[in-house]
Amino acid sequence: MSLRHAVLGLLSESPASGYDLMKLFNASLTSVWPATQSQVYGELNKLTTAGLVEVAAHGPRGRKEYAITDDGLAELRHWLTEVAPTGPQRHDGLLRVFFLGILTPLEAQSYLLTQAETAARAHTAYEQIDRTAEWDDEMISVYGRIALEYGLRMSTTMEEWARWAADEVTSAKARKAGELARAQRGRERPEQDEQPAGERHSGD
Amino acid sequence: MSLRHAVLGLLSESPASGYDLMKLFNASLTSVWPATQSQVYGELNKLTTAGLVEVAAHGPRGRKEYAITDDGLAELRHWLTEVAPTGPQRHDGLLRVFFLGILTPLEAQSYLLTQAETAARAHTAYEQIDRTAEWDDEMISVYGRIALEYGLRMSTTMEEWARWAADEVTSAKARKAGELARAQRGRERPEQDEQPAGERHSGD
DNA sequence: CTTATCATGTAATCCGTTACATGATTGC
DNA sequence: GCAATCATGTAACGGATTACATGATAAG
Repeated sequence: MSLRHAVLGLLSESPASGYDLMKLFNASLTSVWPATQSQVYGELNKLTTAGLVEVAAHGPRGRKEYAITDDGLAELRHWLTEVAPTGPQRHDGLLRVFFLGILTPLEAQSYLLTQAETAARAHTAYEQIDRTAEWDDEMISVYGRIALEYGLRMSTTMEEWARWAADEVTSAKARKAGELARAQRGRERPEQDEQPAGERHSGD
Repeated sequence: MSLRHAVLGLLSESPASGYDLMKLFNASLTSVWPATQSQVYGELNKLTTAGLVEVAAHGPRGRKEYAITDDGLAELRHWLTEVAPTGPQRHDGLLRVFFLGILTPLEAQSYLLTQAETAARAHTAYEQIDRTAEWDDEMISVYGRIALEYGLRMSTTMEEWARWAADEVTSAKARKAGELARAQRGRERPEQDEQPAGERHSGD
């Protein structure tokens, strides 16, 4: 139910039209709560019916400027203080990690290093925003800066983790090669030292 | 479209029934790709129609044991190697941060410190898993360990960030109080005692 | 024989995505 | 006049959530 609260939150800063809100979503909330135009207009109508926002002014081209109501502000406060956040839920990049075992170690490493680069690029983008934005001492921007810092720290951790993980794959490969060598020495029917591409791991 | 790939991924490790898969989802994939029972059973039927999995055996109580097909494995490999991950998209905990300005600084701090505690508890839970799980040297568990490390590192970063953020709120409050005092005195008198614990790292 | 577990499914509803449709006003 | 921008909406589709429905079998 958080699209509703994202809209209420933006309107708590200043009145805006659906069109304005879309710009705000794309400018500042893309990475935490993306929304499409359909969604925003639909939600504004629902919020109006529920009495949490109201049309404060009509402008040219059928523009409707929405403002948050007292009920809306109460709902926003309630959400901020009483409703427990759930945290990020789905992460398809990490989901893939669980299944990297079906790839060759080299392919798996390549995947992890790509992840590292993606994180590094994200970090650079956040730094860019940090430099570009004017961080005046207003309360509003204190929290904007805090959210940005989250992005900066998370992308750093992500990159470090991915590089470490790629390295772990190397170590594991080495360990496995060692085991194979030992097994070869111990038995009479040695196998090839490289596994082609179709090796299954059903022997557990 | 990643539910499909989560199911394929689990079936690539061993054949399983829908019931088994649900246990696996709840045991190991809850935090990266949660799925409900309806979804899993529905997806298995779709996957069977698409020829990516097949019913390998029938058991008691109408149990259907599914196995991944060659086409399914090819699809899984394709997804792992060719399809770019999108990363986590929605984060309602961070979304709230953007709107903490409508709360009092104390309420905002309380929110951030609760986030820190949640992260700390998550970290402890991951450590518990780390200690409990048997990390044999199989390839499968290499990647399980890597995914767990992600959780460990991210929860640490999250906790540190939240504590830092709570601190920032204090500094901002202090700055604002300072401004008010200066405005009251009505004269210019620059002071240098502020900024208690605010170590910056993106040196500007 | 009764309960817990195993096992599969359907229906309703909501949320999110993509695409389509339409029109008013401003600036050149 | 024409293009860019401003501005709002609807329709179709698929994914996710919740609730409901049903029954078989193993264990006590």
